[in-house]
Amino acid sequence: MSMVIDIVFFDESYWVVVGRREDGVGVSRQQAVENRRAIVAAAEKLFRERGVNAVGLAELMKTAGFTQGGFYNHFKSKDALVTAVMEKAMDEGGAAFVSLIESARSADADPVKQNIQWYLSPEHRANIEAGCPLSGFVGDARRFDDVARGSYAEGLAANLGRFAKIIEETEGISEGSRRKAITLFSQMVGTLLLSRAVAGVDPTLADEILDEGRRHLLAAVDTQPGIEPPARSRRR
Amino acid sequence: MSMVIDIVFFDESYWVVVGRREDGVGVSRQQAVENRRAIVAAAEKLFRERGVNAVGLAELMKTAGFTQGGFYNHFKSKDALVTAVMEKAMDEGGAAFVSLIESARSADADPVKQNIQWYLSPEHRANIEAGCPLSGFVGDARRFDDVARGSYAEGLAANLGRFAKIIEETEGISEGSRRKAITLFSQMVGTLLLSRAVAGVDPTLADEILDEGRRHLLAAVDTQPGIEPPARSRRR
DNA sequence: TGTACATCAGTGAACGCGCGTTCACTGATGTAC
DNA sequence: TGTACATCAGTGAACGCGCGTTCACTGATGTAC
Repeated sequence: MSMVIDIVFFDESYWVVVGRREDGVGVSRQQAVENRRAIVAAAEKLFRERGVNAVGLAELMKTAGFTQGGFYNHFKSKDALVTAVMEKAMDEGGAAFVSLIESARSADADPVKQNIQWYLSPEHRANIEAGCPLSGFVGDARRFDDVARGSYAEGLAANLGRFAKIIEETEGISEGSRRKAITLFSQMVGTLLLSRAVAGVDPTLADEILDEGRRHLLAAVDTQPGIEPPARSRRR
Repeated sequence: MSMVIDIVFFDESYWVVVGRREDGVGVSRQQAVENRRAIVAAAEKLFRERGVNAVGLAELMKTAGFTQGGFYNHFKSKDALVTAVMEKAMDEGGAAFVSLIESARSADADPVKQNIQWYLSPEHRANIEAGCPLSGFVGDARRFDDVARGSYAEGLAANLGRFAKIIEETEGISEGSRRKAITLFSQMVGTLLLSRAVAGVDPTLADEILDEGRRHLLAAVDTQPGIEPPARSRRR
């Protein structure tokens, strides 16, 4: 037999290797798993950009490098794909958060402030395809079916837990860390969403919102009532 | 001729009178304007609940009390309807804000706090059809066409301006009111959206987010750095 | 290790359906005189 | 005020199209012996 290796690029930092038989049939079990991954990856990108309803399965499968009919070898319906996309997005979002925090720590920077800096950067605002799924899907989540909405809620709960733990460790506080995580994260999401909503049509307003939110949040990390000074930061 | 008066109820507090000829033709110019209003009202409700793409024109026209073909007597395309919906939503959202502020003032309450109380109430969270359009459409606005996105951005800019003015008047400050309006409103939107996104599947988490955001924001009105004590509130 | 056969991830055409949009038609409204 | 006619907001059927889903088919992979 002979194989064809396709590298499907979504953009320069986001790609998937798709291997298939030249005649298109009889791929290995392992390759089938990879191909499924490629479909989910393409779907996540398209769903975030344009919304689930605006993306057809024919276009999706073509983007992922396959023909339309193969979809139902991997998913029992489009809803099942939405669920798979949510699960993947939440897993990867969690992993990205952990890795950002770790790299901030090893650079001896304040992880909470680093997180805010990244979250409210123009880069994150522009990169809806691979940015935080909690803000990427927050407007659509309500309209997904129960299973996908469950994944979203679990992802949010997990993220708030992780964020609270980081705040606790960074600032040396034992109380109020969850409350602080909720209020900080809510404002991060609101700022990013409002800025994104007008970025295409009123960039000045979009930047003002993003900059003001970032400034305010970085200050709030230190000054928010009931919060002691950071335990590990340069302020000691 | 004889007229039939239909009262189309969207819910008990939201309805439109639709008058039409019994035989369905030859309505007056004035009635045509009313009928157009009914179509936009039905569209706004359906678009907010389910998203623009998930609502077909046949269903929409039926909901508004008409047959499918009449749509194009009022709008040149579905996109044009989306634009009309955005303009209406932004106008009414602005009017609702002004009236809430005025009634707070005449009750000698702090208008900024009253606004936060209403915005982050379970009632507003549940009432996406007639709630604040800036949070209702924030996730979808990015995907609308240029004109509708322009309406959204104008509505946001106007709202921030109004909010800043109220903050200025209420708290007797001359500087930083716009910055405060932006940061308060961003957190209001973020809190409402996150709470809404999980309300159907994890009500406990949804309530925690809403309650915590409200508590934090009400405190922030008084304590946020650089803000003097209220000029017109009971604290004087 | 070799043979026989079931499995299953592909292909690509086809299905019915609902979409946005167009059309011919209707007849009271609105206007001109 | 009355008559003649153009206007236009309705109706309801039809258009082509793309949707999600199904299907028959293919043949290497994977398994049983």
